[in-house]
Amino acid sequence: MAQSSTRPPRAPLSRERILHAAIELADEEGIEALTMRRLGHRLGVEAMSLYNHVADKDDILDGMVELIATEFEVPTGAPDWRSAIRGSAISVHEVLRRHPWASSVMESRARAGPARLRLLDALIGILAGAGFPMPIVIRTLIALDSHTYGFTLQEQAWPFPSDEAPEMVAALADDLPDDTYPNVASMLGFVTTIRPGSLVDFEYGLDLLLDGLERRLANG
Amino acid sequence: MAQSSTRPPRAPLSRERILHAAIELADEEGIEALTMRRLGHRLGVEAMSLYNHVADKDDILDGMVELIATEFEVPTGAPDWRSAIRGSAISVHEVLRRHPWASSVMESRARAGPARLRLLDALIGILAGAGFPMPIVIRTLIALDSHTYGFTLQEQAWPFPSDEAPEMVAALADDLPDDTYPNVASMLGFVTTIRPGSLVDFEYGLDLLLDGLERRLANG
DNA sequence: CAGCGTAGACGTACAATGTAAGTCTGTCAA
DNA sequence: TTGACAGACTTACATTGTACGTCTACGCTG
Repeated sequence: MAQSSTRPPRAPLSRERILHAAIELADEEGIEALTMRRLGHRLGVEAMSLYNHVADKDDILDGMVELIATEFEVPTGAPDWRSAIRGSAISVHEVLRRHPWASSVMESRARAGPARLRLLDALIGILAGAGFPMPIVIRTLIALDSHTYGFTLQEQAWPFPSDEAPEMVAALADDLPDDTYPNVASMLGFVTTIRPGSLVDFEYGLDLLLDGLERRLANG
Repeated sequence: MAQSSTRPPRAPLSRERILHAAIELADEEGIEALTMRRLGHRLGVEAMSLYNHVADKDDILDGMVELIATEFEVPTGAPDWRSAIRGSAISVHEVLRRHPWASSVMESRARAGPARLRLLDALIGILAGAGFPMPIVIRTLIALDSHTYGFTLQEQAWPFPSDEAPEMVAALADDLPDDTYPNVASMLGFVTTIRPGSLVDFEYGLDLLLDGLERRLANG
């Protein structure tokens, strides 16, 4: 009975809480900061206690990806296939931007959970309904995903972290042996003259793809 | 003098040899097998000896990427901008396929070495010469890279390692709660009927992008 | 020729990681 | 009251990158 007063309130650990904490941790400090010990610490618990609720670290990563995937917007009631696809891709890109670790982790994890399947199912339905034959539907979805994930990964590896571009571009330009790469040099020169970030434009490539698709649909 | 006979032929280590061995190792056993100890072992040397020739493991990864990048084909003398860009993208994709670790490593390393700069310089020249204004040139190159790297990454994370697709697709289909994702189910059903791998088609998305580009150039 | 500086190898050691295996403890049913 | 069990903790180990110190043979200098 003496001990009952010293008992700290037992933490009600659970898979859900672990996954949410893991996402928070990865969002705030990067995916490389997500270690079992730090994750446990954040939950007021030792690392090994986590294993009572998740199988291993891979299981945590899978769970995180699945949770993130529920943020993807599944297109419903868009006026036409093009705006449905377009909106969906933009939504995925925005989610991936909110969770910078997500694109690379998702890319390395082949098996899709319910959330991704739901989106995939909707997209197949939209494209098939628009008249695309199944082989084209598949290739198209692969191409769209390539652009979405590839773009986001590039965006994150970008040397300039969003706003402070001018100085960094100038630094890059200084490093460059000018005469050897004249076109790169003039490109960097151009970049310094414009608003930072305005060139990193997800929708540009997306619209190129959609234009190409539209043309193929028109030509049968 | 008794010792001189026991002296083993001293290994002539060098940065070059280390990088080539690292690429071999990563090609054969995957990037996660590339550890300093294993790399040293392959060269008949202790791990720490490598540090006499490279700064650290990151330096090795940078060097590997740069070496791989020399395999990229720089377009010269193509009849028109479209085939030049197309050939270049295809060449990059093929190199990345030969070195499965390369796409993810390259993606995580922002600073480009001479080999990548040379290619970039040529591509800028080609697009600018074709009449694209600089902002479009930049966005276009980003979109092309997104497709190239994004596609290759997906291709590698693919559940079916190239040829033995049918069984794996069937297994996937069995796992699937059929009525919940009818479109995914019918897509999988379709996939089993065709030659494996024929849907994983880098050039499909590439041509979509190029079609879109061509149209933009025509419409000013 | 003697000696000695240095390049480049080796060996040891440490901190951080994931996780296997065992232990302790509070709660609830019988 | 007891005793089973869920779920926490503790300990321990292999693997990683790499800091730091040592050893040895080669080539230059006196």
